[in-house]
Amino acid sequence: MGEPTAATPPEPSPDDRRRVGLKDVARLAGVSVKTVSNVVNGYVHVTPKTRARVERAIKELNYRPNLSARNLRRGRSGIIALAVPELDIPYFAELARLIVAAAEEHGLTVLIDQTGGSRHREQQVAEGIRDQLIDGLIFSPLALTADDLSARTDDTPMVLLGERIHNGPADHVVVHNVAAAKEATLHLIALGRRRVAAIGAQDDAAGETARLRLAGYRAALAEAGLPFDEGLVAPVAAYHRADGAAAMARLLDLAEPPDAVFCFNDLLALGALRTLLERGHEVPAEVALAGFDDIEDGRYGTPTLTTVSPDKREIARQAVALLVERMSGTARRGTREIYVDHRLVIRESTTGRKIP
Amino acid sequence: MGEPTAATPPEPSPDDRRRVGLKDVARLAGVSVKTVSNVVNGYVHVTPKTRARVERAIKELNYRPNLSARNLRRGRSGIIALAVPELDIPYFAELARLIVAAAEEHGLTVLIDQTGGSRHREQQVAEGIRDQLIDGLIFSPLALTADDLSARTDDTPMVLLGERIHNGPADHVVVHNVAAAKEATLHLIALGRRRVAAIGAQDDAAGETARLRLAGYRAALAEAGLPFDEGLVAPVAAYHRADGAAAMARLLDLAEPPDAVFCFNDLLALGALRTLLERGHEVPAEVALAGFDDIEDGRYGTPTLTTVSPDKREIARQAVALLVERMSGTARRGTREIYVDHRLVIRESTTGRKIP
DNA sequence: GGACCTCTTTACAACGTTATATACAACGAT
DNA sequence: ATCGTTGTATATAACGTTGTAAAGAGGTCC
Repeated sequence: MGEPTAATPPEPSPDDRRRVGLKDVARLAGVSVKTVSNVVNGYVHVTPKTRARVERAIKELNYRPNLSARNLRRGRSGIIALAVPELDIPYFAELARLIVAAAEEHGLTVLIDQTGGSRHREQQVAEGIRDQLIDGLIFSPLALTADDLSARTDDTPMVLLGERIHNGPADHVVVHNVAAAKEATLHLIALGRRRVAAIGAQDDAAGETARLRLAGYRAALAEAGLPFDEGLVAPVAAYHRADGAAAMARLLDLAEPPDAVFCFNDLLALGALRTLLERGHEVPAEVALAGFDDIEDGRYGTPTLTTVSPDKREIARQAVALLVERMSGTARRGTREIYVDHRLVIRESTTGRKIP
Repeated sequence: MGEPTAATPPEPSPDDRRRVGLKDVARLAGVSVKTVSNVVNGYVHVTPKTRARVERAIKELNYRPNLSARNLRRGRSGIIALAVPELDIPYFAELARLIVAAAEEHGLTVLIDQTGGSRHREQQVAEGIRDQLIDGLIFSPLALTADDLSARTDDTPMVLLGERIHNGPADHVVVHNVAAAKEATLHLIALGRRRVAAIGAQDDAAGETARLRLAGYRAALAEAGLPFDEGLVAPVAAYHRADGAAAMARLLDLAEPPDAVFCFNDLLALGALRTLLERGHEVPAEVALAGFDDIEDGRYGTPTLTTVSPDKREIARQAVALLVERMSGTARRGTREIYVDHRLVIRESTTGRKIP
């Protein structure tokens, strides 16, 4: 027969060229795959000369290790998931930033799950929807109860954020909600206020945070010898600005409106603030206002917002540290509860403008 | 010898039992691995009886597919990366939420990279630090120039956000910056203001957004027949509240301070607003204020903030859609530029309180 | 009753990496 | 010389999954 014609079948079309792998690098450098692997992983016992040759080949072929293969072989992925209700709730956004940063220090990458606070989605997360891809999970549940979480069959290491599940089935990182809420309320009382309201109560089984902060609020009243008035406690459906605004409106419509309000988070407080200013009430002259979370927005509003500031950086660090410990299997048997510091940051919404 | 003592070596310690795989399920169900795989993947031609048996085995062993292995075999991971400067800048937080949601509709999971706006980190991202794990990248660069991005050797599909890189090497989704900035400025002029300042100019090579918005601002002045006064243009180092506050202070110290300010984003505007109120200036009576981005905070401050509202949901949708198209290889050759709608949202910071 | 379908199931070979165990070389110390 | 000892490189076998090709099982048609 004649020579093969122009139609050369085995020619790898320039388009579907496979991604380069260790094998290709090895061939070009004239060494074994394992040697290339060793170079890539910084294994010590490689001659400078071989190393140089391999590195040249790597650069020439623009080789990148295939992480899926590596993960498969190593049995872990270096990825942890962070599950939060919504990424654009400032508190969670700040937390997410810090957690991503903290994870990076451990060489971990963060994959985000947004539950929207929906029970179904949270159950999926707890049940390990992404199991076998992630090495661990940092989870801030909204709708799930302790029982839900105990029923979890997935054994991926998990750390819980928020104070929802005490004596739960997993490690968790929390702030001293009761103490912090009490401090904030006492601060309002110390200003001389006598009708101190609370915005943020929640009835449903999931509202553990609300319960704790309410307990702190009541403890403060008790300590100050003030009566507890059910009518001054405003329940909300969610912890957004709109809920705070609506709750504040209801409180202002009372026969005897409050002269101070402790909001269970800053978004509620900012909503309440908006209602107060809209209706022409002076803050703090007529009504003093305190929140919880110390989100960025509260630091720049007018007036600036007095708030309980949890040490978010520490929450992030501890959460990642606990998780890493679990993942490496060096953790103690039982579940651990880590309490993180907080401090009351006093700003204009309670003490008024500082004279410059 | 006697019988083996209590020390039974080959007993798989209850702790290090391997994760269950298809093989284990197959053995328990008495079928081949491939059949189990077929069931897991919803392959049609499986007898109800076998399917039931397999499903029972899956449940009994609590089997979860190993995503690393699946990804390796399938050649893709179903993960895309989103690289943004910081997750807690409200604009990016909102965008991230929408992108995560949009990605989910395509069955994709999002992995977050925080560049902090650092050139080095951005280069790593562009160079595919996570290549071979992610199928695609949505990237909002701050420090990188068009040249940087063109030099990219990684061929992971990429979509750029923000208006930084025109005629760049990748698809991108942008808003009509010039037109939008012009609209906002014209709105201020229409209020009767004559000394309209701008906050947010940037000198460095990377400040493309700033350049475009400045162009819009100048176009509006020109159209209205107002002189362009260099002194009314305040440069900033970054787009945070603090920068806006400082810039506003400088503007107020001018011999002839402005009676309106267009800020190149909402954070700058909120910072500026804070300075104005702090110094006792009425907004909008003395100084009218407009921003850009329509972040949540601006909707609840006092006064509420007039701003250019880009259709963020659409930005997210388009970005993911473009990326998916690229990833599936069905995209056209050249790079595409998608313009997304915006509208000017007029609020109290320019028109004052609406009488209820 | 055989040929020819279709439906169901299977064995086996990848995917790209790292761990294990081993071979080979070089070098001192006996 | 011989024996270790150490340092370097390799061949091979996994990791758990899915695609391919082909085998079995049952039926229908002439």
